[in-house]
Amino acid sequence: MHGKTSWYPNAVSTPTQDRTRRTILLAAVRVLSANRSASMREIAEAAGVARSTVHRYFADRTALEAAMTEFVDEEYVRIGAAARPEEGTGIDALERLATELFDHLEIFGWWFQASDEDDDDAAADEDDYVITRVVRRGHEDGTIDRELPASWLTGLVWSQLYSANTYVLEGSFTRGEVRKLFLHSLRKSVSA
Amino acid sequence: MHGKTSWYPNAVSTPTQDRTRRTILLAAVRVLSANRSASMREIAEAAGVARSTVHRYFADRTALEAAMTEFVDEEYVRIGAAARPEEGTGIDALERLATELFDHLEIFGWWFQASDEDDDDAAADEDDYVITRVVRRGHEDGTIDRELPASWLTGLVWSQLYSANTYVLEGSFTRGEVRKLFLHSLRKSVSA
DNA sequence: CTCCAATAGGACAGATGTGTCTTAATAGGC
DNA sequence: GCCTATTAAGACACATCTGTCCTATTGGAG
Repeated sequence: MHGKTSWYPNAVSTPTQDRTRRTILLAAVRVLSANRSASMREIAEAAGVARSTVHRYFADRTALEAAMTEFVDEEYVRIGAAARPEEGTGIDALERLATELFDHLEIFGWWFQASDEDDDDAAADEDDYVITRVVRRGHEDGTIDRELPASWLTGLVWSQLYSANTYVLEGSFTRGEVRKLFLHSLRKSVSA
Repeated sequence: MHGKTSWYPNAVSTPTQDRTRRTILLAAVRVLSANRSASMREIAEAAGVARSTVHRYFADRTALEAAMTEFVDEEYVRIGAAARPEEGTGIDALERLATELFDHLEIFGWWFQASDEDDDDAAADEDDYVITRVVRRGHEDGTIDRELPASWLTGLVWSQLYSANTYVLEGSFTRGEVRKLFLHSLRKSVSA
């Protein structure tokens, strides 16, 4: 009832706490990406931590899931920025961004499972500005199909990422081969 | 313990039983498509039926989910056949098929939730022959991009269907508008 | 080495879901 | 209109998950 992680108002978290917290979050992303309704016990085991420890860092399941969403959101923005979205033509930037997202897909499995009714903060129906901005730029410089709205293309990129992810997991092709297929398909569907 | 639905070996199901069974299956598809871990009570309520009745038709949750998968499989084959997949060029047939699937998306929401480890019968990693056959024909007649394997394109079609579905639910565009966007994007990404 | 922060491990009560069963009511076919 | 098939309603035991709490143990920083 006191706050989020620590027991004093505005307390500073120790390096040990940070490390444990991050370990739990990563395990939670891993486990819940595969099975939306995995139990807290399973998450704790995956993190190599006692169940009571998980509950000490995250009061209840809702808090854990909110923290996960926040965590993945931050990673997303970070990865998006690393793709230099303002550089080159719109479609080139989008391809660079898509490549970067593809190479970090483990992180985003959680979004594919999250049902959009979880977040207490109103980030649920939030627009995807990372992709949207690049697409708009492509619309303006004429490298991205103007008949396809930015919001539609956002969904298209994510759905093809999802498809690529499951295709990798299926195992018939290497990650590199799938990336090539993915980028090939994506470029064709979005280019003007 | 006696069989699937009836209490005597090879017993014939009455019209009443058929109707009730179908009602439950449809409700289950509807409810579980939205929430993979909905309770049996919720399913029964959605079907307008007592929980005990559900359990009489489907011994346990596993049996119900297996029956759902079988049901959706059959619908899929039926819808696929209705699209006349052997008519015209490969890409035209694929577009016709995609249109037909788009117009019956409520049925397939269950597949988007099913985790692939459910089916006792080995239909889990089964190939999608309905789409695959059309794609192969398109590969041969040169109307579908030969650089993209049939199995990849199968996943691509389904992921774009999923995307289109959520886009419709989002509500910014009408079903007809989304269908147009969907077909436009799909044709571009798969055509040679 | 010492001391305090952090964890493991487990007990506990409450809630919820599941599958089985029984009984009374209802509906449909003949 | 009767008789049987089918259902509704709910009790029941069992299992699982959850959140809280407590105690002994570990580990790390100074």
